[in-house]
Amino acid sequence: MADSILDSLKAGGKKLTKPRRAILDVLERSPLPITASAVHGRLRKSKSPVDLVTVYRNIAMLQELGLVTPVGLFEGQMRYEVRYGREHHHHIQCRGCGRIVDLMLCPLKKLTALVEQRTRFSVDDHALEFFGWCPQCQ
Amino acid sequence: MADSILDSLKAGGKKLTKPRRAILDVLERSPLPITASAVHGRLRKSKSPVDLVTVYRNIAMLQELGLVTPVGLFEGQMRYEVRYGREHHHHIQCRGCGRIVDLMLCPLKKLTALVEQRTRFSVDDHALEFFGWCPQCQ
DNA sequence: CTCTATGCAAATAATTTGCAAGCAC
DNA sequence: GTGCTTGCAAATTATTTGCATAGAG
Repeated sequence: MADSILDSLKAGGKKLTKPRRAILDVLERSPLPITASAVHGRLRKSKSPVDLVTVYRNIAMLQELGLVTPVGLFEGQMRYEVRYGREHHHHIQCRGCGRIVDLMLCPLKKLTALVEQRTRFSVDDHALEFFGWCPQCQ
Repeated sequence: MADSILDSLKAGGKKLTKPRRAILDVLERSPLPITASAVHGRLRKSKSPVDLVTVYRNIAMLQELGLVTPVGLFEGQMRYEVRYGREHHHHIQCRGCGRIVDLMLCPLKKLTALVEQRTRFSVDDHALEFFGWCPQCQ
């Protein structure tokens, strides 16, 4: 597991428990945003199952530390994605099969400045998702 | 109520009932994305209250007809916004007070073409929201 | 040892579904 | 009349909270 995480956890007074390690492991291995329930599902079959509540609590904590970002795709449940060691990016989801694909781009650097100027908000994050039909479902 | 809506409803074989009219009215009057529960709340006090279930069912139907768009702001509940007669736009929300402000801009025309080219998806929609701190909460 | 973290049970909250009765067309 | 709609009750699903116990530092 990346040192940066261990440092962030330590800085936040968090302990590195076995369930936590397992949850972080699943999140790190997931190349795409994953739901709490799916994290739980992956661990369910493992040698050290973790309670779903623990998954939720850990994800919340990781969000507070800025290590994980929520990704909303209008599915009725939230997805989460590791932030550390990954480039900022966005997603596109197929309306047919639900497949999610990473989009390694972000067109919003300049726009953010414009938004701040117009609204006087101080912008610290944004969410951008695309929707459509993948080649197979078209 | 706009003719375009009446036409869309008719085209979809939908009837114009009193509860439906009331729900559409609240949605039309709302300048910002509103939750199903809030729509219900507004009607609760009116002379013709409408069941929350009816609100959900109507919003679902209006989404299917493309008359209403969902807006996800990571609040644990969805918001919805009328699409007809309004210009396509996005939103920014304050992390402090939760205030939502319309952003009458969309930088994604060109980007959508690039995304389609890269992913071979056919893109039909996108969601973009900004988050930060409003002048009062900074 | 002390304080955070976990599991289990239970509570909330949002949204959906089933069904009989009501109303638009 | 016929078929879409509604209200009410109940079910689902997602997420949160309380509390006693377990485990990391």
